Amino acid sequence: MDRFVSTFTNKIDAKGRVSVPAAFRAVLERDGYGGGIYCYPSLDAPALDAGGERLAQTIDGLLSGLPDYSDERDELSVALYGEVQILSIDGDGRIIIPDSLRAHAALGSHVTFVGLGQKFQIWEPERFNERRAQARTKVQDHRKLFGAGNRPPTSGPSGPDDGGGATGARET
Amino acid sequence: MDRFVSTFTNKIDAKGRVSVPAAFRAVLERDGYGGGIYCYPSLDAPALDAGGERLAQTIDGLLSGLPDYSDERDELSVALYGEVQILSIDGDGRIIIPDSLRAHAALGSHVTFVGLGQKFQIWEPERFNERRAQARTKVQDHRKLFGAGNRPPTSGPSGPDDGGGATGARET
DNA sequence: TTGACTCCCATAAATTTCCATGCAATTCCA
DNA sequence: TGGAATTGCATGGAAATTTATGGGAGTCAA
Repeated sequence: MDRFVSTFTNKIDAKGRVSVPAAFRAVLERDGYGGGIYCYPSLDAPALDAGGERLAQTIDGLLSGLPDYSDERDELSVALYGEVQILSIDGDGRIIIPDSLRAHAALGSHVTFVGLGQKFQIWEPERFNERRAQARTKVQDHRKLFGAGNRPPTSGPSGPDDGGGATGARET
Repeated sequence: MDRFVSTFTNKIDAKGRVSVPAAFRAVLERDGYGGGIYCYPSLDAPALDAGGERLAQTIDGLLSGLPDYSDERDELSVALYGEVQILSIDGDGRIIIPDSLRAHAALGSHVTFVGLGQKFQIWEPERFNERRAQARTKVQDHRKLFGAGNRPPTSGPSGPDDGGGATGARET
C-alpha cells in the first residue's frame, strides 16, 4: 500500500488540530517522510493539495520540464512554491492548518481527506460532495477506457435496464 | 490459476465481516497482494468491483496517460481514487465492507462474489441472479449470430468428459 | 502576565487479532 | 466399496490494539 486512497472526514478541534487519517500517515512514512507534509492551495479547486517527499519531487520535475526564465515557469513556480507550507505532524498524528490555507479551502469545523494516489487533497466536506458528483459524471464519459462499458444495444431485451436508481452512493 | 472464476455466496456477520472465497484469496496472492484488495463502486451496475495489485495498476496506468495538473486528470482522480477503498484481509480471510460501498451495492446479510477474470465483483445475491438470467439470454442471442448453437442436443457419453469443473469449493 | 504553540495523557469508540466451533468434502483404510 | 478420520473453509465471539478526539500542563515570545 503506497498510494493515498479513500476518503476520510475528521474534525478540527478547538485548537485547530485535525487528525491525519492513519492510513495516510502510513503512506507518508513509506513515502520518505521528512518531518512534515507538503501542503498548498490547489490550483483549480477550493481545496488543498498535500503529500510527502514524492509530491515535492513531482513538482520539481514538472518545473524542470519548462524552459528557464519562461513566464510559464515563473508563474507556476510562484503558484506552487509560493504558497507551500510544511505542516508538521504531532505525536498524535495531527496537523494544524494555517489560516491562509484554511481560507483557500473555506474550511469549517470538519475536513475531508481525499486520496488521489500520489497526493491527497483536503476539502470542506460539502464542497467535496459537489465535486465528487461532478467527477462521477465525468467518469461515465471515460468508462470505455476501462473496457467496462459494454452498453446493451438500445434495442435490447424488453426487460427494464438494470440501471436502477440504486446508485445512491452514500457518504463516508 | 491466476484469474478469478466462479461465484460464491457468503454471509456477512454481525460485525460486517465476510469471508473472501478461498479460491479468490489464492488468486490475490499470486496477483501481487499488497496488503489489501482494491474495491470501488461499479460504474454500470449496483455492485462493487474488486481486485488486487493488478487492478490498481490499471487505474494508475489510466491516469498516467493524462497530463499532471490537468482538470481532466484531477476529476478522474477524484472519481477513481476518491471512491476506492482498500479492504484489508484479516488472518481468517475476511474483509469488512464499509457502509458507503454497502449502500451502492444494496448489500444485505449475504453477498455473492463473482469472478470476472482479472477482477471480481460483489453483488447482493438476488440482484445478481436477475443479472445472470439476463446475461444468459443475451449469450444465447449471440450464439445464434455465431452459428455456434449447432450442437448435438444431449452430450452423449462419447468423448472423455472432463468430469468436474467444479472443484471442491462450495459454490452457489 | 497573556497568548500561542507544543508535548503529554485520558478516554471512548472502532478496528484488528486471536481462538473456537461446525459443516462439507476429501482422503484413508479396512 | 463403505465408513470413519482428516483437512480446509466459513463463521461466531471475545480479547487486545489503534485511532480519533478532548483537555491540561509546560514553554517560549511579546
